[in-house]
Amino acid sequence: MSIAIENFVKAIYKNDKNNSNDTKPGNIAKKLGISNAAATDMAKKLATKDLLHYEKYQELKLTKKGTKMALNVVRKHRLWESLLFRMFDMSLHEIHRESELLEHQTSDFLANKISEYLGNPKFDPHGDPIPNAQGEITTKDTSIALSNTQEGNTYIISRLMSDDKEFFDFCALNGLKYGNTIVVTKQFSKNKMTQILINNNTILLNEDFTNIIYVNETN
Amino acid sequence: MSIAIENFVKAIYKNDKNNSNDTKPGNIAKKLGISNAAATDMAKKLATKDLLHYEKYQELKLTKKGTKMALNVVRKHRLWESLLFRMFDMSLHEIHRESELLEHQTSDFLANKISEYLGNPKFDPHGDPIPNAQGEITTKDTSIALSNTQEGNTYIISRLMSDDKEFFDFCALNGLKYGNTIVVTKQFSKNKMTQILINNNTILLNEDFTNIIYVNETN
DNA sequence: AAAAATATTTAAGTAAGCTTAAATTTAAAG
DNA sequence: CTTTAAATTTAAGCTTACTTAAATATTTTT
Ligand SMILES: [Mn+2]
Ligand SMILES: [Mn+2]
Ligand SMILES: [Mn+2]
Ligand SMILES: [Mn+2]
Repeated sequence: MSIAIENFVKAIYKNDKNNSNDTKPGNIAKKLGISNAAATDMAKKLATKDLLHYEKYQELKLTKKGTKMALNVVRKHRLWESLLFRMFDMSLHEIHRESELLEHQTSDFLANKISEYLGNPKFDPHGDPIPNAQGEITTKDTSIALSNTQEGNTYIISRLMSDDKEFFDFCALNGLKYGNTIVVTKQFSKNKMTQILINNNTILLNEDFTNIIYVNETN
Repeated sequence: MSIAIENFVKAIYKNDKNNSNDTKPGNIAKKLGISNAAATDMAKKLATKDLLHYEKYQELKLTKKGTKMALNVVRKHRLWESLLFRMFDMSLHEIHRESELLEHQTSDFLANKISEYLGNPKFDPHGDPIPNAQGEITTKDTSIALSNTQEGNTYIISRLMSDDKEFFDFCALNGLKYGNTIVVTKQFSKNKMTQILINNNTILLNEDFTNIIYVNETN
């Protein structure tokens, strides 16, 4: 399958997972940087290939086959991120940028070699789960968004769900890193902001950030 | 530039290097598995982009810009081959196959990271030189084809110039490997065959093979 | 040097993956 | 409930990278 198709099914898959906005052509178009018309065309074409279900004006739904393809691409993306992160001195933003391209030129054979070399990791450097060779995600995600945490509790950062360089730069600057510990010192629920303590620094995050930073409670 | 264009200029570059057949659209078409008409079309298009000189019925000649692009792709190809060969248990044929794709999705930034990690190697696992970041090949090639060697002399294998799985399988089976030592026991010049001694085995090679196995004299 | 074979070029056409503009449908506001 | 706004779809058209078939040029053979 082509790069355009792989990116398309992946975008649908990820949009579904985040249940942010509904999975209609317009939203997928926005993510991929193409026109709404192009997204509609593509959706219709992929329906004939049994990769998704398409009904006029309705949400796009991946078929089993489409989901499998998306997970296969996601697996390769996250394996590359893991490899590049371990081997070279590259930032979260950089490994994502390179992996976005490499994911489409990677045989299953090579993906398995990478996985094996890394000890078949279950998570990538962002904390995102890596599907196995069968396209299954076997880990159970117990983490919650920082926006849903309890004042006074202590948490461990489990995922930074973003592709954005500015966000990663901010995280790097403030010690917001996979595995690090934070204390939620205050929830300003009305203004949707969260105050946290990390590395002895107090910082205030708005919901743009607290919705994409995921954490786990400490036992 | 597109994958098609990168593969095209690379094919011209490599055809020139091997000075086997002349660099006309038909021969390039054969290497790329496309029609002659497609190759002519592409050649004309690349001429408008100042990547090569095109004159009807004449040989294709890369411009400086075209050569630079080809060398940039070759660099990425050979760096990937070097990395995959070192890290994973992959054969010469396998690393070539994967690198043929990865070479087109690799930023200069990542290529430099790979190079640095490997200690800026000057040769890939086939013995082919790796252009530097400026697109220059600084090493001088003193090796000669096995077909041009002297009876009775001892040589060290320096290059296996092929992409072919069967050839590599044959090499692996018979110890024909970069850096290994051989003795040329007999040259059958009339029949264009060469008898060599390697690992205490005597084997007879025809010109298909003696033209792509390169060696250096032992001091 | 002419005929035959081969290679190259031109011409016409296709599929993928886009675009913009107009038409249609759905969702939101008043 | 009606009007307005927003999203989706359709229509028409473009570029890239190919194809096959026919025309033309070059090379080889006789
Ligand atoms: Mn990523
Ligand atoms: Mn991608
Ligand atoms: Mn190679
Ligand atoms: Mn290639």
